[in-house]
Amino acid sequence: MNDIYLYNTLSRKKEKFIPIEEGKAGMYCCGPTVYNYAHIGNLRAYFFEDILKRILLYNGLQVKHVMNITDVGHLVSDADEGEDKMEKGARREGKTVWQIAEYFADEFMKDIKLLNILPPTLWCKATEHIEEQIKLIKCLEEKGFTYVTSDGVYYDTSKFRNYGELGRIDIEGLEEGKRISFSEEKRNKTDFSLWKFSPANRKRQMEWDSPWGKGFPGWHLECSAMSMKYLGDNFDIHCGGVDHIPVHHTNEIAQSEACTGRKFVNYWLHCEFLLEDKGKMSKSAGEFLKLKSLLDHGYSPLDFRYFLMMTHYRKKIMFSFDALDSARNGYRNLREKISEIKSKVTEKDIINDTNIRFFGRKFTDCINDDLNITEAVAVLWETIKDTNLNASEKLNLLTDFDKVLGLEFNTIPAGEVEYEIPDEIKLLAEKRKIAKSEKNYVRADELRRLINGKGYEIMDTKTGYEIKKIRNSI
RNA sequence: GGCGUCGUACCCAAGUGGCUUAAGGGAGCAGUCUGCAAAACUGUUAUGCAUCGGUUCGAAUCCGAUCGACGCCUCCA
Repeated sequence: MNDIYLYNTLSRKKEKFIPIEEGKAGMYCCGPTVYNYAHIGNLRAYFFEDILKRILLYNGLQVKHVMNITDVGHLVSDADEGEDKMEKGARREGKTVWQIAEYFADEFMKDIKLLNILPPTLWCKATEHIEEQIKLIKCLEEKGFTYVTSDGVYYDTSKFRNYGELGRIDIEGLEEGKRISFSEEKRNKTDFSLWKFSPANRKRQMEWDSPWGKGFPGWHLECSAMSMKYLGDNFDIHCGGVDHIPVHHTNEIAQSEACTGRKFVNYWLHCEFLLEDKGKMSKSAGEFLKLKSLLDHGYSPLDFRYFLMMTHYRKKIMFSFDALDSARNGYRNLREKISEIKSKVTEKDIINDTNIRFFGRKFTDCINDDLNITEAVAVLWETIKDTNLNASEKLNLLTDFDKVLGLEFNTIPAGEVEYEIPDEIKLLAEKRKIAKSEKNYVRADELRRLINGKGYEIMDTKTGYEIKKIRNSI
């Protein structure tokens, strides 16, 4: 097996990936909070995770990929009066929180399917793991990491050695922060809730009994509880967006390791943001771009997928429609080249293993170097343009590369599809051919315009002409 | 205020000490072909990697300063 190097946020270095169990990889990805649609920035993270997973698979590892659905209990703000996002979303849509959760989880799954993101091995919902979460709090309570305030059960971060190691958090610096609201009852700036009590004056739609009182789990708990349940106390990879580093993942580590006394996760991988000209894309600002918004503008999901491949996952991407246009053009050109290659494949082609191995090696070297997908795409283009490889060798390689890229090369038809051209268009083309042979170019050009107007393109060749549907997508 | 990231051609972007006097894509331009186009093919667009210093036999790559952009410190991918 080839070595895979991954950038570990814990060490801030690229490290060789050594799985806990040989030949296998356990991977947990923080999934969506299903109170609204995913925006295209959210989707970038799932795309990144997909590439990571595909690379592990490509290298022959058996991957167990777990993704959670957060369908409960994140407060809108840190302040006590905050209403949680789920309940807020439900009120906005005039539905129950359960309906909201189901609807948006479903929409999310549709989005990732459109983006050709492989589904996780296992989905898990926060509301279906309340028992596991309570058990984890009990464990922390027994070990003396918790305290109870008027609004919930809290985690005492001062008790945990190395708190904030992942984010290299300067807790002193935080004290000087201006924008942080500080609950009087919290013992430390960084303490966070494990269990929140339901407000006395209002019944929540989602609440459960617990040894400490009726309420709902804190926002970091579910990921600790569920990841350990399905992947074990110590597992290989945990990923998410960079925003999770300082709080969410930091707290997950604190909770999990305090309870088990073991190292929680070996490799932490984080994906950078997608930005707009206004700055970071966010839902709270109101309007935001969804995958559907892009489709409404006439882009295909894979245009967007290709767009995401133009930048390394640890770099910010500036989204603009100009940039998306350039990606779409690139992806269309790519498909046309592949279509052409497919039409050139013959049974007489001899497959030369040395040729194949050279490009295959190059490709693997890129992807295994911390997911250098951008350079891998360059290798893809080199392969397409290479003059020594024959069509079969190229197709062989491209099909292989697509296991990682996920650009659906398999759906691309070989060359022109004759029968898709309507008789009407064929007739016009024949008329034009006659006009041309009579050197009646005015008439010929007129007919060409007519054909164009009907959505087809005519191209002269040495022997005659070719008709092609004007591309929206091949 | 604290922490951190980044600045490579018209645009996106790889490369992080010699293999590169800088991949790949988009866009443009020129040529071949064509009645003219389109497509295709070929060539072309950074002696330079924000700026200024320094280290080194050698730097886009290391160090320092300056300027600029952005992110985090608050739920967030």
